[in-house]
Amino acid sequence: MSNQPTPLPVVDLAADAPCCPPLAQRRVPAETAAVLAPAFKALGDPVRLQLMSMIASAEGGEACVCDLTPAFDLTGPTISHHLKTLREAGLVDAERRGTWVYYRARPAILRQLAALLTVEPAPGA
Amino acid sequence: MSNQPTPLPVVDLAADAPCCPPLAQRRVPAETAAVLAPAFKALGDPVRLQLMSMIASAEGGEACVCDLTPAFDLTGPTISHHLKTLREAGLVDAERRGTWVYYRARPAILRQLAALLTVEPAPGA
DNA sequence: TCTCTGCTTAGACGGACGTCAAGACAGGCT
DNA sequence: AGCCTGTCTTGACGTCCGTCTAAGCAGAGA
Repeated sequence: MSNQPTPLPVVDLAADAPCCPPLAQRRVPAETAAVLAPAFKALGDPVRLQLMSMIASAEGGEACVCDLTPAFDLTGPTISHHLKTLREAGLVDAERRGTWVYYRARPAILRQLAALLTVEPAPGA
Repeated sequence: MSNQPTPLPVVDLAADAPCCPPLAQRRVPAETAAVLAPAFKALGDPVRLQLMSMIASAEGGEACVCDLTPAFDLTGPTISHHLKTLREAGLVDAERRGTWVYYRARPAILRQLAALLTVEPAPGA
């Protein structure tokens, strides 16, 4: 398990989906929904949303688990579980360097999700 | 219960949150995460994601339940349940006109979610 | 090699979720 | 009024989710 650079069979969302048009422009097909819904689901937890933000906004683009864990009133395994969820959703990437494990965001899928939610600039107000 | 124009005590997300900066720019505070995570969670189901898209992309900005239900291999109550979830997440608004019930999207919160997921245009490729 | 620290995995438990069948309510038509 | 159509609510059931404790694995240092 340790001889591969990417230890998990993470779904490669960013490369698979055809970089969908806005949700409000044309109806999202079932296949696209099935692929992207898990990403939204992964962001649908307050802890994971904060984790995602901490990772994406970290200096150097990566955050150490040792910095993430003490920011919550949760046990280490619970944080690890949430990080695994983000990993399996294709939102983050993990890399072990020496003692510590670093997580970094995948901007491509974030862009994809943002594009999907894009709507016309102003309603009228 | 039937003497009010808005039958449900829907959370007014769009008006409450301070229209947050991008997730990758500064760390999302716990309160913001607690408010916005349910919206992502509501979109974290393939059926609801398609429903949201069908409503948001409908002509006139609104869609009838009678048009939404036959698009899925699910029973009416199940679709109704999903629509209720979207309603309670503040993503859509419902209005009864005669026999049919029409749903319309709330662009404000969609914009808010899209803004939160916004990242720098291109990484380098 | 031994031990210590950091992170993940395994197993368990309570609660929430997705689905359905059956019943209730609202509005239109005869 | 009475019926019919369309939608929502209720109650139930099986599954998944979030959390914990306990145990396992990987690296670093003595």
